[in-house]
Amino acid sequence: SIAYSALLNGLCKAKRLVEARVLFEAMKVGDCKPNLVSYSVLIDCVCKNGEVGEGLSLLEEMEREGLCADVFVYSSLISAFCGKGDVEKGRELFDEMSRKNVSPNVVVYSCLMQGLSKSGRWREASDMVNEMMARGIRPDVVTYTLLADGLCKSGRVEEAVKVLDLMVKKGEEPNNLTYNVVVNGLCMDDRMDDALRIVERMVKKGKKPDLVTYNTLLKGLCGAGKVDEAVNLLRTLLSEKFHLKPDVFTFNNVIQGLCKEGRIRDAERIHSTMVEKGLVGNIVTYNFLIEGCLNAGKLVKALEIWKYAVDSGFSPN
RNA sequence: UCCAAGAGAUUCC
Repeated sequence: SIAYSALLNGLCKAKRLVEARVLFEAMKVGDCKPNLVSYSVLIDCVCKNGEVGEGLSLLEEMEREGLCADVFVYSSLISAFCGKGDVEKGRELFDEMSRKNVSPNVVVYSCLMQGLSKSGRWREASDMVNEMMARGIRPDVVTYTLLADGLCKSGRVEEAVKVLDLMVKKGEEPNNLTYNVVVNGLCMDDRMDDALRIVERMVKKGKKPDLVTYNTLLKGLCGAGKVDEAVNLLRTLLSEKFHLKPDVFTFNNVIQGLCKEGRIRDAERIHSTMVEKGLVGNIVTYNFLIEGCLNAGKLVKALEIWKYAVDSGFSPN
């Protein structure tokens, strides 16, 4: 059953859900019955595939089979419900799990916090941190990153910046994701200078800005009307000796910035560079370009791009 | 007894 579960996990992580289900059914009729981990893997998989209802059915099924769901199973389900904005169902599962004497851990709290933050309920999310500490569960770097992100996205960037100090005081070092969250918050708040100061701070702490950091800064620069600076930064990222490879987000951010200013020719040039680099763009790329053309009154060009996108295999959304 | 499988966070319309 352990080997089967490992294989099941591989299939699930590779998004080969059909084969995963076949394997799971084979386990049921064979000698190696699905165990707790098998159910955990499959539940997580169907949930990530958007089928949370089936996740719940599998939970019932495993209980009928005499298996007790553990904190892994519950965190997959809670994460799925919270992820789609249904915090109430997440809490219900949290209570159900408590009734069954399964103790929550830091991951379960993270899932709930994310759900609360997504619904703009940052105050409840930050209460969660206190609640978990009161229960002897130590917040980790993910907890603080979620807290900072929730605060940023509720327009409380200043408090998010303070989380960086708070967590250090509590013995947790911010990592790249934590810094990126705060940099993004500051960029969205049009505070590029402060965002750059956070980047400096992360470098001082020995963390290397990664592609997400740069993508975030590019978006921030464009949003602050510094599109040319964004283009220059993109050039740096594209240089041979630079250690990171720009991705579709990188290009899209700059393309969006140029399109917003009506600089369609420049946006197209950037798009060409992207294609030369072997990146095909995605539906968002083409939406930016088409929207830019339309706003600039370039209907023919917009249709050309539409056709190009469709011919490249994209379905207009 | 030991060893092996599973869950949470950041950037684009």
